[in-house]
Amino acid sequence: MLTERQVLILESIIRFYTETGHPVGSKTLMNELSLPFSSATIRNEMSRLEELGFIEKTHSSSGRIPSVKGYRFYVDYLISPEQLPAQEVAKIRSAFGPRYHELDEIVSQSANILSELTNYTAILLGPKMQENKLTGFRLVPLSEHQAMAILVTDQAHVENRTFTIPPGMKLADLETIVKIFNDQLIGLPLTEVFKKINVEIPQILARHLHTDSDLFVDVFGNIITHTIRERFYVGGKMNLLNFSEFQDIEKFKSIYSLMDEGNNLRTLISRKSDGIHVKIGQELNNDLFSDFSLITATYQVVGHGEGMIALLGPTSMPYSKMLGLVDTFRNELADKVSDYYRFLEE
Amino acid sequence: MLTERQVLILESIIRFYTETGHPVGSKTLMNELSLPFSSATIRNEMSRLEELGFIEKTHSSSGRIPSVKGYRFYVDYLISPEQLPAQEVAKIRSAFGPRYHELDEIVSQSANILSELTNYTAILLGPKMQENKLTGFRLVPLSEHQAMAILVTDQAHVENRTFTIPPGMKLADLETIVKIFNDQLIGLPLTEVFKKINVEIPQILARHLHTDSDLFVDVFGNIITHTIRERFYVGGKMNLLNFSEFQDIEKFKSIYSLMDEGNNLRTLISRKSDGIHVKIGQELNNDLFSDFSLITATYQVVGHGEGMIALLGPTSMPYSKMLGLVDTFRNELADKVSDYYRFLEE
DNA sequence: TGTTAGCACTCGATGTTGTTAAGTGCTAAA
DNA sequence: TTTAGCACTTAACAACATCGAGTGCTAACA
Repeated sequence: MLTERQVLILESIIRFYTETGHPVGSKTLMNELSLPFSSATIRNEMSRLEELGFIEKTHSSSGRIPSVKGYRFYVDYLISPEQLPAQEVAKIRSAFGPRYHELDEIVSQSANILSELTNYTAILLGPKMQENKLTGFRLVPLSEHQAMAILVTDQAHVENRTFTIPPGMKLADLETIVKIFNDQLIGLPLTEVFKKINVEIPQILARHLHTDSDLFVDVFGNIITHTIRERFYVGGKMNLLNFSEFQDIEKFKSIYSLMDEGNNLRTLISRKSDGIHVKIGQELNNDLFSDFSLITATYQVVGHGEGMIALLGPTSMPYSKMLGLVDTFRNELADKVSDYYRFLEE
Repeated sequence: MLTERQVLILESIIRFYTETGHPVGSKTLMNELSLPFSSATIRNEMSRLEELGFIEKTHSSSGRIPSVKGYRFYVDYLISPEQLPAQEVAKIRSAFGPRYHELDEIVSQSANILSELTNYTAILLGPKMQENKLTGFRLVPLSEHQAMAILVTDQAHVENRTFTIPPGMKLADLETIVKIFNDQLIGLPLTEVFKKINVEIPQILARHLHTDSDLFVDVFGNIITHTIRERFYVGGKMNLLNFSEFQDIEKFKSIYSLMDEGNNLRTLISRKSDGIHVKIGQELNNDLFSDFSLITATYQVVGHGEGMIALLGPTSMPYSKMLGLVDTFRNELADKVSDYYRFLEE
């Protein structure tokens, strides 16, 4: 195990490196942080810390930087989330609007707020939809040739799609279709709805209708797919340029397009257990992100499932501060989402 | 006026510079492009061309590059749009989907197609909405506390917004409100609707309703604003990194956020006359874009107004080819949009 | 036995210098 | 009017020296 002095030195190295970004050597450590040992002693200890894998050199005569193992130890045993100053908390609260009409607005704005607060990249996920239950389909005729299909779930999620009505289809037909959809599907979880819509529904429709009804299966199937698919909201993509080693423009582009497409983000963020987790560098299992760390946290909305927050920054981030911030933020966000639902149920 | 030989030399300089990106000198010009004059003669002519402002040096002993005036002359008098190979045209056609349900889908996908085709950044604008006439508001109750407001225009544009119904408001009230909106507003151009909604409507509502109706004025006002606002679709933002002098990361960020916000793009693109226009470097009147050129073109959709295409690339782009491409593209896009409307009116 | 001073060594960063290639303008001859 | 020739300029590049911050190791010290 590490001696107390070794821990102190490791901590100092991480502190210094996080602040300056430069590898740090024995003399600097002694002078700048006025550790009460000689540089030679520190050198010996550093040598030991390197053997143990907590720090490493960038080249044979350079100062040391923390290794993943070093950060890991630091995060797991040496720090605790820093309390956010009241003033910062107020800033978060006032960044949210007073009132939202859709859940997605809250989540997507959260991504922006969090990224601005940290200057890193924020990735947000709303409470998951898969288990929402269908409360109804609506089909609203808009003009002679247009109609809107609307899906509503028991979690107040609304999804809609405008489409063109095939010539020859009558209003009565539309009503029949909606009735069939609703009779068969209301109350089922969306995953079930999705299955049924692709298997049973087409058969039932064929029995009751003479016109071609593929279009409707398509449209409604489409809405369901859209609803079920996890939507990642990414804020501060451009912040990547601040902390990524921006020399490598190609790497930046790869990361950017990963963020932009959104669905591939699952590879990065696994929806596992509760609480706050930190993944450092290679722990992310993705070469692109070997210089990044990711803080992930869930937020609980009682009665409405849980969502996810993630913060992507450089491995050399101020973990203590960021952990505190994410923790506070998830509570604020949970409150905001609760408010939203409460207002709906009032 | 320029002599024929001077024109030939200017043209050669532009060709060479566009291909290689390097300033070009007299000897290179003579060798590489085998002009039938000696380097000394070319030197003299270049000197003259520089005096006249068509070309310039990057430093005292460097080769020459075309100036804005040089490009201007080249674009205006020396080239004509290049015919796009049939194979490329086919590529454009197949890049579009077979069938669209919303106009915005066509336009936004166009932005992607065009940017991929050129490796530049494409900016698209759909036919303008301001003169669309309102054909109806709908208010669809979704659950006890939610409703959707829908706007439909005579150009088949649909815009919608979900909102929460204030507690205590009854279904009958909603119906009254929608009736008033429709009685007052149907058939008016959206700009008119916008004005009335902010002035007369609140008064009328107050006369007929006891509950607070600000929310509805808000919601519908909001939808109108959204509909009227020009939406710029930008494709290939990341391509900026290919041709912008990517040394300057801050500049890139500025441009990116300009593109991202969208509404500021009006400063760059003026919706003026028909046809295809080229703006080169400083002609864009924006320091950020001094190394860029912008090709703008309108596309006509008979009976449904006109839209806009713009292509942003480096000043040293192959104008002839790009002009041809933009010209072809705008025809294809116009066709696609016409198809969309035709299907609706069938 | 743990701590420290001293020293030779390493390596990236930075600066200096020289060389080369591609260009220019100018002059004088064809 | 055109061209050959020449002196001059500049960016780009490579080779080289210098410097600063670091290391490991050894020997002396408390």
